[in-house]
Amino acid sequence: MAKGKTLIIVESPTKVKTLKKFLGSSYHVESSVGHIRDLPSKGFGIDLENKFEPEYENLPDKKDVIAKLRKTAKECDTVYLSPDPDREGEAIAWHIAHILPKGPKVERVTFNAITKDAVSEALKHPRKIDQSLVNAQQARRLLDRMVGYKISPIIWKRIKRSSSGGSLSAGRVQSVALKLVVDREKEIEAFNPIEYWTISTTLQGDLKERSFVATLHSIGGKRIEKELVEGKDVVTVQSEIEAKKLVTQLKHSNFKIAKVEKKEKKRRPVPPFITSTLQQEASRHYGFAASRTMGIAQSLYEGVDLGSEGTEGLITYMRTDSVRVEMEAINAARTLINRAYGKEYLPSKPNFYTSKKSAQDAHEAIRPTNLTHPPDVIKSHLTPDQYKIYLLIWRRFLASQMNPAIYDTVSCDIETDKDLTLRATGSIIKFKGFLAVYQEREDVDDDKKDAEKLLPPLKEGQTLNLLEVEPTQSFTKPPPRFTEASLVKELEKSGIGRPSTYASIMNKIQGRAYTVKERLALKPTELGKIIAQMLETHFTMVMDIRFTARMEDQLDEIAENKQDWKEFLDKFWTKFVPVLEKAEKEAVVPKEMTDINCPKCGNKLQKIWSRDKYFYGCSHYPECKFTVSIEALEFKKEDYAENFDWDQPCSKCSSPMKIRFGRFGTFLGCTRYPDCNGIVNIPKKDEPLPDDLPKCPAIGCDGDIRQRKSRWGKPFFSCSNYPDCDVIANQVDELEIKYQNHPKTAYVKKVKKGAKKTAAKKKATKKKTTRKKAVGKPLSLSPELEAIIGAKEMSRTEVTKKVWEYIKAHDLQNPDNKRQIVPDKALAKVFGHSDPIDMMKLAGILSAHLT
DNA sequence: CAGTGAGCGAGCTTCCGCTTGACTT
Repeated sequence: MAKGKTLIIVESPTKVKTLKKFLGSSYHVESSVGHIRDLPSKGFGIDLENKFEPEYENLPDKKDVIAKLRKTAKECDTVYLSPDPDREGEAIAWHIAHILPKGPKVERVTFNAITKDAVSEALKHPRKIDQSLVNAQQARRLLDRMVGYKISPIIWKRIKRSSSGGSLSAGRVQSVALKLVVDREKEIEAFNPIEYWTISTTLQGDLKERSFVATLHSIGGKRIEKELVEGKDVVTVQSEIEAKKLVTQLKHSNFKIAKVEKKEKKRRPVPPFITSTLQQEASRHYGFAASRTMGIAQSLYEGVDLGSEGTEGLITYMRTDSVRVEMEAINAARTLINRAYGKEYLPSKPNFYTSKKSAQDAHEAIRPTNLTHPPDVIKSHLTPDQYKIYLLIWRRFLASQMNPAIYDTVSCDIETDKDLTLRATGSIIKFKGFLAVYQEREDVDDDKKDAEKLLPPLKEGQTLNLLEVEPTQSFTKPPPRFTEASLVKELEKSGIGRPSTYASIMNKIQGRAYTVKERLALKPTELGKIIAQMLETHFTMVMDIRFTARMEDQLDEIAENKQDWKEFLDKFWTKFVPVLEKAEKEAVVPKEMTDINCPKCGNKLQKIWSRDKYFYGCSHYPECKFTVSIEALEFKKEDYAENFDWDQPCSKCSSPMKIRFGRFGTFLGCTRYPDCNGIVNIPKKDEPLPDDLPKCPAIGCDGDIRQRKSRWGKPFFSCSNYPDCDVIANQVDELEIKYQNHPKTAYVKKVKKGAKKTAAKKKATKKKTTRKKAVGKPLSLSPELEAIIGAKEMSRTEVTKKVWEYIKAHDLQNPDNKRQIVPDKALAKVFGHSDPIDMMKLAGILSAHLT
């Protein structure tokens, strides 16, 4: 019996809203919110005995979504499956078809634009699900499972868990990303800087003319390079002696212009944003991490409240690999360019760009959806972050439809009578074109300071006077570390990862503590290096940067039904099994032999990796069990402050103190520990200060500002006289502002209190009160939580402590791991959360849990 | 945004790609 209704299922809830606007009441529109079925998260999920049969299960999070889809489908006589028109979308359609009830006719309909015309046209051409394309997705999915779930346990077994960060893992994408970072670090470590000299002159033609700068370019017709290049006939200037000789020669030379070359150069506009380029530019302009950019873009896509005009999605979909733009949008851009900038900025025909060959093209480029909302007009409705990202997207899109910029460039060769040639180059912008709207940020590169220079009028044959010669010493530089942005770029170039995953890959390698971010640069940790090394040795094939590209070629064949997907998996698995078996037996973290003698037995010590750091152990283990930590072995009193009293007794109980090495540096601890916990930090001798950190601004304090790290790993800046001085801030520049013209700093207050011992006592009580104040108003707790904690209002720190105690007392978490406070995935799971949560969050959940 | 130390050690973890949620300071 006909119900007269049709159900359209798309991936994204945002699309549902748009579709409902122009589809009549005979249509139901629902979304799957991404995938709904997958391999189980626990266990392997592939039946190796049975031709790689996958064991799919409904995703637990999607229970409600699935129920709703089934219910709505029952009310309809036709269901159109409209996930995105790509490999993953086809698979999602196939999985949805699997969970739908029997009855309605099920067909696939795809559109890559959500406009009335595009959708109604698409609805006229329903088709069957393309099983070959689905199989290509399954092949990809299962291969990733094989790689990830077989290699990860080998790492657990051999490297154990690091005490900070989550558990360890490996995978086709994350491990190659890690390898890139590690390889780059090796290059940097192995780099030998080479000295080279550049000699620049200031020349002048007529006395009335402006002077200009020309650089020594070649000697005896041979070009000067920084260092010798194999196969190239070049010369070098690598010492001060050579440079000075050339300077002397130049001082006694005559200069004549040999050649003047004028050219007009065009610079074409850049294509509109795709996910990777948006992440790169947001990083270069604002230093945003990939995940931050994506979060902001998502909020712009989902819609912003524009006041009287209601809520509107401001940009197109932000996870895309295509630079394609709808014709309507191009026309709107052209109209706006013509009106706002004038016709000289408007090309006679629209600019079209081509996407990468590997692009799946399910969505168009990232652009503003509506050009009647210029950034400045709607600025008051946007957060500062939203404004920044929207502005970038807006300008980039407009620029992409504008005319090229035009430069006039001049290159002038100057000859001397000494067989030396100089060159002066100049360039000036003649027409700004798209640069009037958008300028792509270059990566910082000192060699490229070919700034805009205007040369005076120069004629061939003209003689010149030398005003100045200046030799400059430089050194070749190692390649820069990857940033999130440049790493994404590199991965994308190799076809590794997808727009929807770039940000999470960046978070993964950092969350697992394989890499750390220094400002924007990604630096591998020791753990990261060790894992990369182990994977490279035993899983060379998977770690090859070309592995994914080869896989994609095969997947294309499967999608075109030229290859069977299970045969593909079988071929891979057959190669993979012996590699796995070998690795399982042989994979070890190599022990490095050293030249240090064992103080116990005289044999050599080895550097051994354990848990999350190295230590030294005797190479004749187990006969000799001597071990010593790196810090203890390399410990020298000279490294610490000269006037430090090493023999001081414990200030609490007068017992002797012992040198200890902790997470926050070296300190003296009472020998009666744990009965007495007296502690004195040992200050380092002229600790290398990163970037010249200032002196402590507190009046009457002679300390230095040091960078430290909180328990949460967050860096902050504080005084080296802590705890005698309380100067502290998140940023260096805040310090001056916070403590300048602030005569009564904590330090001054405390010193005024008089005798040191009483000051110390008061400090203890005072510290608690100031800490409470420091976190703002105390938290109000729910009655349930109040019952646990025994107070209605309490500081954040105290709540954390109490909640933690409660959790331990009620066995909600194994109390073994004292340090693993936050963020803790396992702990989160106790409360049904999949992501790490901090203790504050936990307090909230705990209270909700009890109601 | 503020602390450290010791080491018989259970059982847990994980992949890549699609999508958006709920927690708060």
